[in-house]
Amino acid sequence: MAKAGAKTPTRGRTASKEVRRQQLIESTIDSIARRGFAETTLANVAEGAGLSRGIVNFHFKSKEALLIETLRFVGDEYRSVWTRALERAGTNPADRLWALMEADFDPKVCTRKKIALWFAFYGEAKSRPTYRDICGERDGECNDALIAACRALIDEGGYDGLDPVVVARNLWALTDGLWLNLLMTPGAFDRAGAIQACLCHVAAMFPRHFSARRRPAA
Amino acid sequence: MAKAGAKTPTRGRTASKEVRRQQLIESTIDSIARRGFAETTLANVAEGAGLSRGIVNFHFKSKEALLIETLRFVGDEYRSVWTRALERAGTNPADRLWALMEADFDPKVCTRKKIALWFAFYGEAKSRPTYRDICGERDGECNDALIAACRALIDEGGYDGLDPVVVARNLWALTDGLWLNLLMTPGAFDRAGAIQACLCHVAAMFPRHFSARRRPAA
Amino acid sequence: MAKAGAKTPTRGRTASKEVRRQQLIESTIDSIARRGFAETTLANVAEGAGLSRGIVNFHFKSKEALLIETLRFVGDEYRSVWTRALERAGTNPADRLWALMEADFDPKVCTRKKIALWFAFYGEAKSRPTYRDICGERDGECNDALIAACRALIDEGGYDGLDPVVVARNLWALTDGLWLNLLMTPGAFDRAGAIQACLCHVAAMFPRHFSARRRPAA
Amino acid sequence: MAKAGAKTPTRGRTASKEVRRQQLIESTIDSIARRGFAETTLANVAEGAGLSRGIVNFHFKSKEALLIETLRFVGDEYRSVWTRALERAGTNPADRLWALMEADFDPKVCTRKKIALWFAFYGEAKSRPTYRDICGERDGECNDALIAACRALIDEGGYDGLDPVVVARNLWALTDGLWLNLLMTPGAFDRAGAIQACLCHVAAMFPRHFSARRRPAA
DNA sequence: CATGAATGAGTCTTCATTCAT
DNA sequence: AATGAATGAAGACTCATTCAT
Repeated sequence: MAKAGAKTPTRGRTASKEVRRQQLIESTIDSIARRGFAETTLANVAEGAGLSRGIVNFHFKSKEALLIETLRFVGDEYRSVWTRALERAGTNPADRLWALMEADFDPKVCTRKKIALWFAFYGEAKSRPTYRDICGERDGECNDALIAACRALIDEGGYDGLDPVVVARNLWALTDGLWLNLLMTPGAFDRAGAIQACLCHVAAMFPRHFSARRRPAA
Repeated sequence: MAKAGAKTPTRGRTASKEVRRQQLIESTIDSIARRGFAETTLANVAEGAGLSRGIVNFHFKSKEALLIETLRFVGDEYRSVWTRALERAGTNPADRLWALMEADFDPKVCTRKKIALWFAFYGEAKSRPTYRDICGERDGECNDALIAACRALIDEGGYDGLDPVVVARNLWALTDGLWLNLLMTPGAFDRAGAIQACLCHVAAMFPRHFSARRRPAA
Repeated sequence: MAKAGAKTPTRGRTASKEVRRQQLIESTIDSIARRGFAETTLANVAEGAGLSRGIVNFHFKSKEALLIETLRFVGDEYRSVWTRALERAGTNPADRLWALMEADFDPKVCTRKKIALWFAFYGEAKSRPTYRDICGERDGECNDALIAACRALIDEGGYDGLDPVVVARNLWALTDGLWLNLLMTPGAFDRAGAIQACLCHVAAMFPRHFSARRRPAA
Repeated sequence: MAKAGAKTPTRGRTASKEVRRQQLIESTIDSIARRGFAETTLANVAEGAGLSRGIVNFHFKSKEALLIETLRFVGDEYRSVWTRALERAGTNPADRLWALMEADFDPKVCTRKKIALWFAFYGEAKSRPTYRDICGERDGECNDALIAACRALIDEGGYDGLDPVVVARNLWALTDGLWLNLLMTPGAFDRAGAIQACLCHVAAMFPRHFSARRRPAA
């Protein structure tokens, strides 16, 4: 991919296998976001990609495989966003914590389309363990990073009595809840509003590091 | 007929109709929770209710109608829980706020089954406006109550600088996020843990009314 | 019926069996005429009669039985019309022939509703011999009368070379065709127009007995 | 692919699609004629064409669409028959009129199967305007030609007092009625008999151009 | 690689018929 | 005699998957 990228024909009739797969995954994302899980058919996906009917079963073992790869794709995308944010944040606990919060509202992952997609998968998660497992990986890694940041911040700031696990869970729950809110009541607020809401929360939690007006206190 | 007629002329039949509808709604809840939206068929629902195949279309106009009525049913149930909790809470703002928070984790509405159901509908909400509208009603009313409680508490406690709308949104998002967490990572924590997490949040937000160890401060 | 008529309750809760059957047959006629054969269900019929769902299977052995009785009913009605017309016509062959022609356009049998009904049955006749047989009886008797009238008229009028069977068949076909025309192109002409068209035909056939301006020549 | 491509790049597939549609239409005609409208199911049609169950909904939007296309097909076939007959007839009014009459009994359109089909559609026509409209087109064009021929013949032959519209309607009704007769009382007469019956009619109507023994008088 | 016709299992829905009341 | 809830068979339609080209 990154390797062959320079050479691969991206729109010819005989595009590389990887290109086709990616096209189909993108189309799947669009379809689930627009039509929902229930109405997403392979015909829709193929049409959305401007390709022929039977194409999906040619590039993926089954519809289920396509869905799983789609979930993996957005999961990877999400991970790359918070991973990079964390790298940029340096070593300061407050910066790291805030970087993780903000990452959730990065324009690359926080669009109504992507959110709709996530909740579509969440909706099926209980009955399809595979989905839950894939989501679980992402949650796991990211949550560990969040707990670590919280722990460091609590230690550093002397926020006695706060349990880093509980605090991290709340931060996590808050961003998930805000996502759901963005999905269900579009127009009530936006990404900036969501970030402000997060700031309100962390400012209350860590008053010596955050305030409602400032991002991570210097 | 003539004999029993005088006493309950039509109740047997009439009641039966309502009973059947309720049975089918319950079975729908079970099926969506267990099998998910996609795998829930009318045959499953009927079988789950111990009834015959064609029964659903006899009592409901269509599958979609059944789903909508199911959503309405759990919505009503949810409303009745927080409404009653609010009544019991009296007039104290902190009590009222906390009552609304706790209501979300009432055993009657906070079961994995019910949560799975809600997220199944959320998953389809973007592409099916009807679902969003029905969920919206619930959110609307309850959120108004939450905002009112927050506003009263902020005024009363002199929590200057807090925007009741933002605070309420965060509380709302927190509980939604905790629900999602309960759904996706069962075993990580339970209802009590969720309530404790909420307490952690409100204690940070309203330190003069809540503490991590006490429910609404006396 | 005629006998018990004075006594029979026609609209009570316990109307006589005959009354109910008749109600259902009338409703069937209405339904087939309005909705067509394919869309006519027992539920429609029952509703049209203002009665309950299961009523038809209570009074008729099956749906098929109801349809057959309905066909018989309109068949009998039709027969009574031409029979009476023939009685009134006396012994004059031209009068008798014309009476039979006019009977087909009697307001009692020649309505769009009834015509639609007949053609609904005709449409199914090829594949349901029973229908064809029942229609056949009517055709048989009436056609015999028509042939007899034609034969008498040909003999009497010296219309040499005319085969009464062929002539009768043409008269028969003409009225059937006009019925179909009334059904398919409503508004193009009416009962009076149809009778006039018949007159045109018989005037050409039997110029010494009919003319386009006069009914049976005196 | 590449091999055969140069010659018939897409004909195999393209033709196939048309061929299939035609197969299914033929099968539909057979089924309606044999089983009637009510008993004709898509499963029957598919089986009759030697194809699989889902095939119809693959090539036609719906059952209704298949029925309509079937009606259109026989309508077109019918039109091509009388159109060609009219061309062969030349300019002589009597020849043209007779050509139109005979066309109705052309072996290509006048089979019990086709007649049963027409009357099956007539039977549903009142309640399904689409059917009536499609039949109406056919009737309209052909009837216009018939009226024109009648008018020319009346003028030419000095048949004073005959209204071409009424005469044409009678001719039309006669052939429809004879068709119905062929359907309902098979065995009573045949195509030749029907043509003879028509001749009897036109001979009476236009004695200077037709006689019972001769086709259009020389 | 790609197409799109074909398949057939599965789902919703309708409806004639039955039956307890 | 009548009701209307319940049944279950059957039909239209959808769609994932296969496969010849």
